[in-house]
Amino acid sequence: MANAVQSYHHGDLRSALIEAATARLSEYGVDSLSLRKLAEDAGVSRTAPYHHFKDKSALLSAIAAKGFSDWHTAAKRIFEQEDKTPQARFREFVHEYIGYAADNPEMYELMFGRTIWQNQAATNDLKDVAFPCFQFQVTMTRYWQDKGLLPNNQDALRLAQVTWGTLHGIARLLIDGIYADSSHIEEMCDCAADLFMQKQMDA
Amino acid sequence: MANAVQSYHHGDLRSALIEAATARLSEYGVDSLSLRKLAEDAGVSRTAPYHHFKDKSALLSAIAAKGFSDWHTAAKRIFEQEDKTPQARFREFVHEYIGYAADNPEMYELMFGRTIWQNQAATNDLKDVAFPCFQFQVTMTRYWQDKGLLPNNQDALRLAQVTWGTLHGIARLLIDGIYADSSHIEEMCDCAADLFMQKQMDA
DNA sequence: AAGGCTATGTTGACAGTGTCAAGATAAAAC
DNA sequence: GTTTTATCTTGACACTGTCAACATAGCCTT
Repeated sequence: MANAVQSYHHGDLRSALIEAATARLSEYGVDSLSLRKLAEDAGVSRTAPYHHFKDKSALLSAIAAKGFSDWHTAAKRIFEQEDKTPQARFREFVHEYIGYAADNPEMYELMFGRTIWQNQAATNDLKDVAFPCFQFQVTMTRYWQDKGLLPNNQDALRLAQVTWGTLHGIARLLIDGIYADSSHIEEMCDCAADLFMQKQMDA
Repeated sequence: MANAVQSYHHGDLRSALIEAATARLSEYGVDSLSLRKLAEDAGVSRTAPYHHFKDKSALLSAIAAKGFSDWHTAAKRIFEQEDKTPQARFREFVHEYIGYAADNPEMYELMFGRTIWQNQAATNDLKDVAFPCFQFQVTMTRYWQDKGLLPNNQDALRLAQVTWGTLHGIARLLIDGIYADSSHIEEMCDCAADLFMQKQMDA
């Protein structure tokens, strides 16, 4: 980036675009993300990006794909800590999920927002990374059901949809500025975790 | 609308804009909502709307305000059915909430999405209608706690945030196209309701 | 009733946006 | 060394929100 020599061919424009876009995304949000600005930042003309991405949506998908990959790794790390009880890991997962969203609001918005998913705009590349990530949520749910943490009388898929829905909903209400006061995030996480595990803890 | 005579002054442009925008919103989504098109539809020049709304965001806020007002009314109607048990009303509320979102996805997106709430873009008029609507969620939660439907060992505000978060999250995952298969909505609603009431039902 | 104020409407203009088409250049393949 | 292919360029189009300056018409006051 620093020693970029001005030549006709950029060399690795694709990576440069993704990198610049990711940086700009975190700082200014997805709305202020324009292909033209990105191209200019990369020292390239307006339409150059079109040789690497079908359209703007494809660029966004590529960024989101990286996000899913990272999150999947993080989730697995939490889930597979063998030195902690399943209960502790569950609680930690809830906190980490909301924490990730709160710390990377624009990335979260991109990954789980309509921009990408609506109108079948999602790339196949994106789906290949995102679906296993969604699937992992079901896997974890089934495990927690087996361990007696979550109710066993519910279909795992259904239950996963609801628990994930809860985390997603809280995350979005925080990110989108409806829960303006973000000072009670931890309490909300604990409340959610308690709610899911209530019967099991009392029994 | 039909007998609109072409005169210099429209007569009731404000209402006409809101009406046209609401219709266009439901059909084509918030993204394809442009002030210029709306103005054209109303038979008026591009900048005429600016005499009735500070900017585009203000128009959207006005539309959302109507949505909140309507939803608040609907919620109260469900909550105050005295011929049904609190439990039945709770379950019905869950279904109605998700149902409203699924039936009016673009309106829901507008009401509870970042477009309006981020960056303090929300009008005071909007807040005046929306906040009581949010508050009502807490009121209901407290009532259901009193009736022993929801756990009593949780702070009402916190619990309201989590239960609403769940509904919101499911709604958004459906609307945004992540839960692509919307054929199991009712089951998801029941699963969520069961989850919240699990201890109380067993006890 | 005459004049002025104000609400509301108009055109013109500017700075943006995504994206297509057609041509230029360099690197890679034959 | 020539041809193909990947990459990058400029030009253009149709949009967008919004500001400034001007025009019209209805209302309010005198």
